[in-house]
Amino acid sequence: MQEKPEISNAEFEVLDVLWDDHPATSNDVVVRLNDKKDWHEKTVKTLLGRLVKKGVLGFEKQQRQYLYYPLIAREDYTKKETTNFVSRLFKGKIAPMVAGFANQNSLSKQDVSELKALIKEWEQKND
Amino acid sequence: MQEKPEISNAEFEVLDVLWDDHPATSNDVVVRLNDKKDWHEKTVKTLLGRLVKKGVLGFEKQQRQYLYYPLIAREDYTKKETTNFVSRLFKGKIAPMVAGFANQNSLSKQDVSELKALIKEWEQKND
DNA sequence: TATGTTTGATTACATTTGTAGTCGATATAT
DNA sequence: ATATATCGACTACAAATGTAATCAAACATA
Repeated sequence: MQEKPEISNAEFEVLDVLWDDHPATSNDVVVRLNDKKDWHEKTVKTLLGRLVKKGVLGFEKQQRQYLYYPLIAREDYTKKETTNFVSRLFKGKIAPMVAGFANQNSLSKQDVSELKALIKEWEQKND
Repeated sequence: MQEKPEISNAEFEVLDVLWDDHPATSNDVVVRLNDKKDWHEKTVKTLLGRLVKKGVLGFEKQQRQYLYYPLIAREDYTKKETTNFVSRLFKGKIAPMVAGFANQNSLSKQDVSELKALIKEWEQKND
């Protein structure tokens, strides 16, 4: 039905805490967001509602409250967004993006070994 | 002055062609965008104006027309956006983002060799 | 039971964004 | 010189977004 569930920045934050742990009541979400964001409870409720309307969240009633949960997987979302991002900003080429990142942030030894592992895996698959 | 020049998607397209080649008149931009986008000339002009107001573009008058040019470098912008993106979607870890990308798109042999080159460079610098 | 509390639903409202249209001044063509 | 095309400035306007407040129903409390 919904083609592209456009998720706004604020909505994303809400979705993010639900990805971390769900189902959760709106209040759970409010509480967990308090760490990161300084949002009014009403604001969070609004965002939850919008995400439901967009088909991004589902819920079940538990007595009078709702238990919310994501309808889309974090991995699916991040993969799609990443493809999009790389295509828009880097003409679809991943290496320049990594280069820019590495040049702006410091790569940890672990980052590098993870990247090497990825490459090794790729090479085993394609040769 | 302007803290974070929030650049919208549509605005980005305009900025993008100016990064490719500048300075350029509004009409140059309109023409070059015709390939990609199906935007009315007036729309493009509006976007140019908004980018100027946001401090993202500058211009010089050439007789009656303006010659626009970017005030921020593509590299600076993409680096910042990338850091942001990776931090939001991947808790700041680059490897998972590359993994997701690789898993969604096909990495070319060249992508891989570029990544390897990056890593080699990193290793030479940090050991 | 009367009252305050909590929940989701609905409404609010300024700002940003997408997507142009109008206007006044200038440049160009006849 | 006059009509017209063009340019940037300003205006328009609906949808999305950020950020809540209000309202009605259900609960909990005194």
